[in-house]
Amino acid sequence: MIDRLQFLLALAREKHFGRAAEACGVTQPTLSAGVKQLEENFGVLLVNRGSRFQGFTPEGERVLEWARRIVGDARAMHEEVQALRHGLAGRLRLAAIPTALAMVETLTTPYRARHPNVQFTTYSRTSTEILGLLENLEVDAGITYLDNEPLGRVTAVPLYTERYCLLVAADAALAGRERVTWKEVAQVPLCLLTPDMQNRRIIERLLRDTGANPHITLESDSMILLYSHVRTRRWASVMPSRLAATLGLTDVLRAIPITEPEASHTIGLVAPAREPMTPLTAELVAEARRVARVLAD
Amino acid sequence: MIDRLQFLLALAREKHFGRAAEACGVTQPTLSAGVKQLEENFGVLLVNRGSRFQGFTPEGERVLEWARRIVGDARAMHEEVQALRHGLAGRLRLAAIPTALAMVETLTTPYRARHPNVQFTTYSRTSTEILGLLENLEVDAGITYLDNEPLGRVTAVPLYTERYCLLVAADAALAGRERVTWKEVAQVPLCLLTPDMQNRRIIERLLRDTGANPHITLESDSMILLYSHVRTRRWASVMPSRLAATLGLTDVLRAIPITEPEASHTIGLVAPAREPMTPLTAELVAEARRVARVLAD
DNA sequence: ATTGATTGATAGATTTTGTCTATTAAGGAG
DNA sequence: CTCCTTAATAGACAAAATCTATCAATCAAT
Repeated sequence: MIDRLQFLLALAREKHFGRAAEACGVTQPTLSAGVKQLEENFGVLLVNRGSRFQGFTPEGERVLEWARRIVGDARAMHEEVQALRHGLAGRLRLAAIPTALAMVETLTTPYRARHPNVQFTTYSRTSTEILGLLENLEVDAGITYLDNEPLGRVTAVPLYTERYCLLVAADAALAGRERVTWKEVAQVPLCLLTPDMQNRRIIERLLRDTGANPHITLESDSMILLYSHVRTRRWASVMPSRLAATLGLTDVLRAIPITEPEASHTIGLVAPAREPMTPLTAELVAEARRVARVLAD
Repeated sequence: MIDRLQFLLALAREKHFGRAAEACGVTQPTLSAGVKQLEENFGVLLVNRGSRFQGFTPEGERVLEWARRIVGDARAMHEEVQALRHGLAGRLRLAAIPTALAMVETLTTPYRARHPNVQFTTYSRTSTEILGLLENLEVDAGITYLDNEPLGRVTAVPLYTERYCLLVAADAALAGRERVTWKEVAQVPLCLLTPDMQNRRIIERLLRDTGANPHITLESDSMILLYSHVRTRRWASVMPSRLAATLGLTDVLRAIPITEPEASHTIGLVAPAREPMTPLTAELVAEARRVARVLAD
């Protein structure tokens, strides 16, 4: 039964019988049969199909919701029993927005100190992707914006507030300033994330709101690429202050706070709102609350 | 997987491999193998066994807790999909304390008017048994005391307040009185429920608190037996006023409120605290809230 | 101690279920 | 119209679940 429900979850995220089957490690006929068997159990069609996957029926959507819960609980049960046996152990899967990647360490380092047998996998994803991954139990927790898009059924722990600064070489035009305005920043050619990233959209919105037409000379979905460019001192960027400091960019470049308006966004940990949480996730949430106290401005 | 968890639930309530197997409709070796398979999955012994069942290990207790949840969710899922298909249909299993049996009708009658395809099974049980049945998902809801024993993880809806009166024939000694005291009642030979019932314990406590030694001439766990005796007018009893009225006893006998102290206890509907509830149970809770408004003193 | 009854584990046979490969049917795109 | 993608179907095979029968351990009563 539970494996059938997992088939259904895979189908929901892959929207394709073949790929869903592959994701489950079975062949396509097996997955088809599994779904069909669920449908026979319920006496209701769950999936609309022509010659291809066409989404779920209303009943299918409901079953899907239950499947998420039941499969999640089954995993949590397993994890909890293992924790009773060997202490906290296993793999914690995280997803973080690129601008938060550098601060994941502030969670994982103390976590690992407490629980040396826990391993981590961290994905760099957009904020909307993170919510999708959480929804489908593909990650245990995410680090993303808490105050923008609707979060859905999650537990959220605010971690820190993102404020923005302009990063320029010491010999650049604005380098001497104590603070700059978004209008001034809009005149500088910048390295930024790609437009599918919320951070980029936030910054671009702030720039455009001044009436200017910003020059995004270079964009990437990879922070390391932006970092390596900016570090040469030949490129400028706008980054969250904390991120620039963590990366050591403030040693090499001038980091000038941007005002008018003074924009800020809250970044935090989000985990599926399930009661009880898996032991690994519960411990991560606890760690996040501790870290939040340390980071508090 | 889910059927294995059901094996475990059966074992928890039967405390006996053979009977648990029978309850699940499988043979004893099958159930044994199922439990063993769970144990191999988790890599941990779940059940302590010598040559007989000796309870669960700590890990077993945890798995049991999850099993209740997961099995409950699986049933709720099924019920919900069926409700989408055929409207609300199925069987609602209730358990009520004997003194509340006569008022179950005030819930089931309007429920059935709204949802003609729902069937009912009602068990007469003690208040502690009811909590056990709820815990193990053997009933969907119970009707019992809300203000005495700890209820556990349940949703409770108060329905009415139980107040006590003395039922005697019109020619009996106290029959002319507007009210009587517990001390006076303690002198009258009574028909009451058996001592495993909370109602009996409540009444006996009130009688003994006066310093008297009450005469319980006849006791039974069956309300219908008490009813048939009391109706002859040759026996007296103490009952909740509302119950006596519902049974029509107040037409035949004098029902005299008992004071000093004026004792009262709240009776209500209890359902497992799960989110979301099964559609049938959710509707019952809604009905209970409506009925409570009507019954409100 | 010995016996009988109870309880759960084990062995082996049988049936059921699940999964795979290969193929077919149905749409959609060019 | 033809090609390509996608999911369903058929048939073979393997894995599993479950059953019957039996055994071993324990406990109680003699």
